[in-house]
Amino acid sequence: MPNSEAIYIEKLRNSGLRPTKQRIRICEVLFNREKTFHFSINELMKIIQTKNNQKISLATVYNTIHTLKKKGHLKEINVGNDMSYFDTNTHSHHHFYDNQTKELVDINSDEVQIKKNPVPPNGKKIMDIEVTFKISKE
Amino acid sequence: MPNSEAIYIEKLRNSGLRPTKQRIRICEVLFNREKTFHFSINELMKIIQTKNNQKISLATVYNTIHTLKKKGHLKEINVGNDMSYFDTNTHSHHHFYDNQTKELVDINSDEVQIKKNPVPPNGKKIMDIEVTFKISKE
DNA sequence: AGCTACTTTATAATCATTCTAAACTACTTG
DNA sequence: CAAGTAGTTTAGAATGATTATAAAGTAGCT
Repeated sequence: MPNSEAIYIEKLRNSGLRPTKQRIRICEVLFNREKTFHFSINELMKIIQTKNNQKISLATVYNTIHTLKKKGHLKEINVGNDMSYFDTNTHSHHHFYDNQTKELVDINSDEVQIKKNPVPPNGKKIMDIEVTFKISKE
Repeated sequence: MPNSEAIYIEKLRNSGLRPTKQRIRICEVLFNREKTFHFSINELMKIIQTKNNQKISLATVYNTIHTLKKKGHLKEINVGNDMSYFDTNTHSHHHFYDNQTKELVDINSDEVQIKKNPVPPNGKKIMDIEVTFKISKE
């Protein structure tokens, strides 16, 4: 196994979270992967239920994902306004979003370059730039 | 009056929509303005109710806004995932979004320039580019 | 071993949005 | 103009994602 429980326990501890069974299990689903992972809570629930380990309640999944997001281990992506998507890739990067298939694809940050940034309103600072390329069948 | 009912009636007719009292009233709220207008359905409802004309039902407002969007008279903006925002500016342009105040501000399209576009996945075409600059207090 | 604060859980509650089916109305045709 | 029909509006119910609640469970400390 490339990533053992120990790593997630550390990760959780570093964020001031108790490494409970449930959190460790969720971390495994999220982070024990080759590629970065995009998901909705609903999709994540299904995966967790399939990996027939013990059931984790919906509320716990919501809590854990939001906590991980707050601690900077996940990024929330705003796309359709029906539900939230999350991304294990927390580095600055952008997305293709296919409105038909509702699929989200990462774009390497070096594939997009913004030449000119707007000046933010008075007293405000730009915290993040999110570019979404809406795509559809040719 | 800079924009009379007649204009909205034409606008609706051109989109194949019957110019009903309700639709005309909604068009007045949306388009009879100096600046472009950003709104959530909730905010729009409040404005309509305040302009004490006869009440328009929530379902009608949803229907009308979605129809206007489908016909290209409004743009939907994806920002927080809690609710939809719409914009009467349908030209290509971008936004500041203040996560604290939940305010949305237009950015003139000439204030942002994207130097390098990513190559879309096979068989797909880029239909739209949406850039959101998340801002907060300095 | 026992305490305390943090977690999990099932369930109920909330909130935006969509659906439904009945009443209504714009427009066409005779 | 009368009447039909297809498009609209409406109130209220239904849905679905998310959040709140409050009781039971657990981690980590002493």
